[in-house]
Amino acid sequence: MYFYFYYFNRNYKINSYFSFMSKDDKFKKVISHAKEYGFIFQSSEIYDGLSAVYDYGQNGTDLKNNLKDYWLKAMVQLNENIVNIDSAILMHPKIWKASGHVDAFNDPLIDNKDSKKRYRADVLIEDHIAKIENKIQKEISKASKRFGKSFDIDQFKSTNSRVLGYQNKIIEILKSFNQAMENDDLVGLKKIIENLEITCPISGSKNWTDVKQFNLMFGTKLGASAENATDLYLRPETAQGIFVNFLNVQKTGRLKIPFGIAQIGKAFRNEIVARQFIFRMREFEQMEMQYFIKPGTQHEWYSKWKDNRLAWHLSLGLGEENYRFHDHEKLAHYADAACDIEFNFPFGFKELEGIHSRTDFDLSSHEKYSSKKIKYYDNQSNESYTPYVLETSIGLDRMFLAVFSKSLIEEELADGSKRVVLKLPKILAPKKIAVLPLLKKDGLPELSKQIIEEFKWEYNTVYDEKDAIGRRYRRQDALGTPYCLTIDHQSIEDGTVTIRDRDTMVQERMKIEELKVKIKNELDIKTWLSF
RNA sequence: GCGGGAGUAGCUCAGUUGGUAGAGCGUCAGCCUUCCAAGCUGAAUGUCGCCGGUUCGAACCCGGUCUCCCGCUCCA
Repeated sequence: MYFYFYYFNRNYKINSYFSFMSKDDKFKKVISHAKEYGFIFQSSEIYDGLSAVYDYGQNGTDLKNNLKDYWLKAMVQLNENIVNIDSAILMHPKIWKASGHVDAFNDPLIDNKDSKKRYRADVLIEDHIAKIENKIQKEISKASKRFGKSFDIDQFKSTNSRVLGYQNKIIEILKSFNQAMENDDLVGLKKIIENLEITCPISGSKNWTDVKQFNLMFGTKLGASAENATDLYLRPETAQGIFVNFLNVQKTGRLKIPFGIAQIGKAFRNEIVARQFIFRMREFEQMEMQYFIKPGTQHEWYSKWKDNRLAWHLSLGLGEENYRFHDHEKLAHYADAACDIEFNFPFGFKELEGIHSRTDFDLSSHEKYSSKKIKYYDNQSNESYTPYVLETSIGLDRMFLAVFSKSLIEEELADGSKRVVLKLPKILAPKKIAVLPLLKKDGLPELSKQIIEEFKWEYNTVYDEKDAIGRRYRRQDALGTPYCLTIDHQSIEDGTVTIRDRDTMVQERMKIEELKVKIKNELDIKTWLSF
């Protein structure tokens, strides 16, 4: 026995291959490993696939569910003032007007054929108007200098013919511009751009394509008969399902501010360009939490949730250096502060989670559009107000990609052999324990199956008796299974088995009962989530 | 959407000037084996992404199309 230990626990010198690889190579390995080991498949693959849509396979689904569970435990189970809901994907169409998505997710786009650059047609025109306004300001400041006093535009209109001309020009443009925008008149927008002789800032050319309307929301129909069907959208975010249920949840849950409503669910966006594997998909899953707070306290909560969410990420142990905050300079229509937690993906630092201070924009807007009072009565201060909202919103698929890509490691062992191992955080691994009879005879398979009975009620457990033991270890390495239990003749004699650790490859012989304690300790949620 | 690259077995890829498809790994069955891939024997798996054209004959040439990767663009 002592001989075994010496042999098993010899030190392997390990080099990680992937650190020397180019980003593209690494990313390709991630994609093919995800497919080869049943984590992610392209949707509808036998029909040539569907662009930017992916299916989760047998192991991917386990991993994804474990991620959800890890988030839910941290968010809901451990916070008595945060509850979980599951709202429908189909929602009343007015919701998307109230949320601002009908306006914000509908862009008229135009391409310059020479520079190959794409612009928002409305922005091009607005920029042009801004230029004319600049000219007016210049005239005014010139005059101000000359006369040593300040003027405003109204004083100029009547006296300065150039300013008057500019003013009239702006009014003229705005008239046709607003008309075109209201009527979704794409031809009209193109005409305005042509008439104004707007040039591409890059190429300087006026060689434009037609204006095309891009709607990022997926349309669908409610109602089986074509004539009576109502146009609906598949939700582009899950947050609105929380806002429209604010009062329902608050009242039936007897919740007092501050409190949160969490939700995991699918959302849909018709991305113009959807790429980078599961990073940007047309159908994706969000894990969101809207925290309802008293107006004026948003900055305090904003920084608290920033800290809390980063701590959650760090608890997985993927390395602090792989995360960073990115503060938004340009804020969305609803926000008064916003940042992203960015992760070091194989293709660089990109957004993983957003933390937004949404003010009372959504609840107020729904109050307006629905004509229902959406207020919270605060018994302590005896006042009624619209709560402010602090949002944390994480892309589940991005989280999956972050964990999966960072865990995939190819290392060289001391004997020169290579090992591909998925060093997933153990608590997230799709399968926790593999039970492997050293030989498939002498009663070892039978004993192995008995041991599976001991564990399968609590952990995902797999059995494998095919091929040499070393190869079976490598198979489990590729799936990220943290523990391999090897059953040998000594197991029959004294009830001990060897447990082999995925990350260190170190083996240890112990009794089943000791094993249970060890595994339970290492997968103890309290240890993982205490931060 | 534009530009570049690519698509052949589960994965990585080879396939000469057009002549009916191969390798390695993996998978499966069996043998051998008392603990870290690459021992032995055997087997399965492809409309060469899809559609059309040229040709006696197309994985290969031509056109279209779908999908993926990269850059630009977009990204509440």
